[in-house]
Amino acid sequence: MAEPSGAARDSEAVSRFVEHFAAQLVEAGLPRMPARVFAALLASDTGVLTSAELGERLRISPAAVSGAVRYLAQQHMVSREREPGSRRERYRVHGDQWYEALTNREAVIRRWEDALRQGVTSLGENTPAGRRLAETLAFFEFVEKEVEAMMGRWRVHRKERFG
Amino acid sequence: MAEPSGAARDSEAVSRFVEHFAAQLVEAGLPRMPARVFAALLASDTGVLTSAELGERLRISPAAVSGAVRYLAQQHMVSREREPGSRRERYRVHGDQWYEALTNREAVIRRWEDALRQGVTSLGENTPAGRRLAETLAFFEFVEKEVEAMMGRWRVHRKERFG
DNA sequence: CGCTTCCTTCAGAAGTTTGTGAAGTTAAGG
DNA sequence: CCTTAACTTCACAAACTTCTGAAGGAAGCG
Repeated sequence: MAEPSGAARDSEAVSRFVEHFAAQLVEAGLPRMPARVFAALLASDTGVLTSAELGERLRISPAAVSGAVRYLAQQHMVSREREPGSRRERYRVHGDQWYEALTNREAVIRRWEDALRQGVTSLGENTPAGRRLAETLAFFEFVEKEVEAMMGRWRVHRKERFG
Repeated sequence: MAEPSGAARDSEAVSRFVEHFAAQLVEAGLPRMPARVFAALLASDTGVLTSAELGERLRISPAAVSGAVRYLAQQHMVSREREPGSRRERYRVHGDQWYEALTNREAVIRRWEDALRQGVTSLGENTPAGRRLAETLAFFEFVEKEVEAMMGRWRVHRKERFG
């Protein structure tokens, strides 16, 4: 290596960031391994890592990588690509795609709305509780619309600032 | 009772809603007991229940109520009040206060931002990874501002529609 | 077509979280 | 000031998650 100590220092700095940021994500509700894998991808140069690289950097088994990646893919926080002509799979964090996923808790909100709607119906929309549920429902419907608009503004803002 | 079967049907309907809605909240990351307690409060007539009432409706021990309520109070999703001249504590879901708390993940976002800022610094703002982190950071800063504005619009909207 | 590489799935061990009963604390009421 | 009601805290038991090692596929390469 040309700069062994420099490289070592860097990879240690990366590791510190990875673990620290992952810890924050965990505190916000993300499972531990997905959080670590995600942070590792975020902190990688290209935003792409293979399963083996992830396992090595995080010191976890292939099985753990596999589970974490499946979780993240389901949440649309990473995408999986097959390197053509290789058995290696590559996992990518799409720079701008992942925080869209963050705000696209759409499926979750939909289910909340459904549950609330049923509640309003079954408790009666003129009962005090029914009215409370209806207001909550209205709030989510409002947020759903607003978030969509907000993401539009972000895309503009982003283009201006980052190209 | 004047309408035994009617009352029974109602409380069963309430219970069904409570458990169903709580399940959705759990799926979104809320711990089980806090979710159930919260749903029970939402579905109550006045939005206020005592510890004993919660324990009875949800069939859980006082200890479980205590733990759940502490959690919810920390998240500002309910507030606790002392009934004057009584040993009873009353827990209230504030109609409009709680979803403000939902969007006030402020503390969480702050910590994410801090971690990202450190990451940008320690990885170098001109490295590819540093730039990726910087963009993510910018996104959160953007969202933080936008959400504040959105909540302002909601309050207006809410007043128009619900008084 | 078989070998090799890489990933996934599965069963089980380890570790966490969660909820309870019991003891403890606070404060009203006599 | 003692009693009693209401909630909290603590230690432990039960339940659920999570991670690993081992076995099982798929897919390139010779």
